[in-house]
Amino acid sequence: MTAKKVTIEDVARQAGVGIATVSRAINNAEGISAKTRMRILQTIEELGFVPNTSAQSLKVRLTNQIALAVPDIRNAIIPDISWAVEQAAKAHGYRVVQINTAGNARAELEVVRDIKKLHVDGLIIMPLAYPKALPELIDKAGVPISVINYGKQLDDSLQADVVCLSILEGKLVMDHLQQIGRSRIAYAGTQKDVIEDRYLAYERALNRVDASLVYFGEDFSLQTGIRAADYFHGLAHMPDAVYAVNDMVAIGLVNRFKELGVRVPEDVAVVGVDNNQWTTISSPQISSVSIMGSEVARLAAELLLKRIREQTRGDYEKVQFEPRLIVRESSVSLKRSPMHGS
Amino acid sequence: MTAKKVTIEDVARQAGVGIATVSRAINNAEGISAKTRMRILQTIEELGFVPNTSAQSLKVRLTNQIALAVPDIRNAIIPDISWAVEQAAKAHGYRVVQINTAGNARAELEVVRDIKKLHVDGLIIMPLAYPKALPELIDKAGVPISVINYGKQLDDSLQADVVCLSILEGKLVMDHLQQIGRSRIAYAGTQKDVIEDRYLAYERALNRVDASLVYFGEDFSLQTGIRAADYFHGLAHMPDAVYAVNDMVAIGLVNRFKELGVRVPEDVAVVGVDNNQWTTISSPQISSVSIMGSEVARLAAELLLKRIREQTRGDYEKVQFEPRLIVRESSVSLKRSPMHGS
DNA sequence: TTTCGTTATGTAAAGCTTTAAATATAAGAC
DNA sequence: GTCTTATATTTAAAGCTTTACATAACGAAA
Repeated sequence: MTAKKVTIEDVARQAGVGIATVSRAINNAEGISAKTRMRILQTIEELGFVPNTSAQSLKVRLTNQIALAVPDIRNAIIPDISWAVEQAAKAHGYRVVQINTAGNARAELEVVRDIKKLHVDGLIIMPLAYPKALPELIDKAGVPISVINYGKQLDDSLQADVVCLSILEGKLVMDHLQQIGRSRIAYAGTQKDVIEDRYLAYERALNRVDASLVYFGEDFSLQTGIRAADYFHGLAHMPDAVYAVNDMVAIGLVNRFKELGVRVPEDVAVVGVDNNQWTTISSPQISSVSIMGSEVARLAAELLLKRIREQTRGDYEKVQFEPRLIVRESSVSLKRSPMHGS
Repeated sequence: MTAKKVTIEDVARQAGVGIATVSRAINNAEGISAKTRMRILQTIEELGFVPNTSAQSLKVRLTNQIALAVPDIRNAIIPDISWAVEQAAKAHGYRVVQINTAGNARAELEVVRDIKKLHVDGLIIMPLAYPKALPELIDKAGVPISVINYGKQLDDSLQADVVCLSILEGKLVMDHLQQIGRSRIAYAGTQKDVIEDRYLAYERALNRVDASLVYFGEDFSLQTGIRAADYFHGLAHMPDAVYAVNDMVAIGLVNRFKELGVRVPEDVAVVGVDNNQWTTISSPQISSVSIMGSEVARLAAELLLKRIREQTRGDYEKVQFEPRLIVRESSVSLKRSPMHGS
């Protein structure tokens, strides 16, 4: 009933050939006649033989698998990333196994340190915590690594190909909000150092940051957006725009504002980042910055697969994509006549 | 700079001991003095030795990893499942690698057939397509398997532990809709056989199915909901309630209805299934059935880990949880005074 | 000092495959 | 029928670890 552990030797004996011949049959190698191959495949079928992968990759160093380590699978942009990587890998005959680091420093280190245990030929990692020791571990990981960089200025010496999920999204948002005449612009995000660049762009765009207009929540979730809305609503002098660290937070904000009777975009404009599918479902629809998740992920995968194929090291690529702002209902200009007036 | 492939033998030579001793040091085995262990660990550090997992698991059959195969990672319930499995696994010192089958029959077969290549001790699979050959492959997979069953009546003879993502959710929805006085109840889903049970419950609850009130889309996405809303809106005689195969579709429906000027729940009640996080964000908030994804996933993981630990086969568990209907704004009774009247 | 019982360490086999090198077989030329 | 050459097949080594078994070291008891 079960594969009781039938080895290549059993197959060879049964089929009356040598083990090398069986191996050739398995691997579609040449130097074997069509009819013996047939016979062997038949025997394999009968005996229910399945080659032991551990033994195989003990000799052949490749596994035809790559790993993808993502921060928090509950963040709505991850699916796009993972999907794109999967497609690219499949096109090269590769399988993808996904690991969840939960944006946790320890987990990020662990996946790189233990990458060999995963039985993969390479790793695409999208770090969030960026623990100090990461570059060093990447350096001695032993397999090629691609980094999908999410809002952090990285040291150029990193021994990995790096593709950035756009580095300029913050500037785009701030420029836009100022252009449509908003002057009290708030920021809603997680701790300032988690997606550092997005917050730094906020600081840079302003002469002086009003600390009361900055809200740091615990994560990237709807909840954070909801709490931020409560917080801003409680202020003596409300902001007239909010730059949200991502769409999840933006959606939480907008929905809570609605409940509180704050009109979006008339009273407050809201802009998110990531341009996930929910931005168009929310009402009002939410302006956002497309960070080209799919393209970035695909490129990261291609670069990795290329390194695996060519077994090269050094001379690492550092790529970044041009982000695109997509203006929707949640951030209309103040000068236009508002559509949603009561 | 790189791990050039330093083996246990190099370490042994360098430390002036036998390879068995090094092995003992690595695995915290007993029968080694504290000081030699220290010395060896030091040498390992110096040389940057990392044990070859292929060679290891060629001897020891276990890898301390399990695989989780999920249908479409873009479906909003998957994250909960995956999260719960991860937690359970971690508690037992196991790592989880996730595979995306995209609900594709071929991929579902492949992951079971090739499970050995994944270098894992067991598999949790959540099939959608349920291809015919699946039970047979599960039977001879060679590692224990847990099935998370999503809306399909399964053959009891399946050689795997099965935990059902509630089997009665459809009945709950239909009972509820009829109870609040809806008589023209529509169904919006994917093809009837994909999440078979949910549709069958619809049929069972009605004397006669009006074919014009059934909409089958392509997937479980928002898009399907949007198209369904367009379809129903175009009917000469609109339904007064829609039972959506899941929350994604329900949310798509509600939002499109709003755009079309159809009032929810006054004109049409909408109920989804899965109870994902977006149901409470949508406005109106959406009634849904909690299918206990986390609990189900955790149990599936526990059962799998138990089998791995005890190396048992046969006598498989078939468990199902009690679903819970959660009534929100989208399906208020017709008799109550509507809150949202214009 | 000898002997015994423990504990620490080393040796060698086993685990299963791939592959280089050696050998056998078949086909073709003369 | 013999020789050459190309093709098919087999043998044996290598890949790296764990572990059963054998051996060595050590301290304690006699």
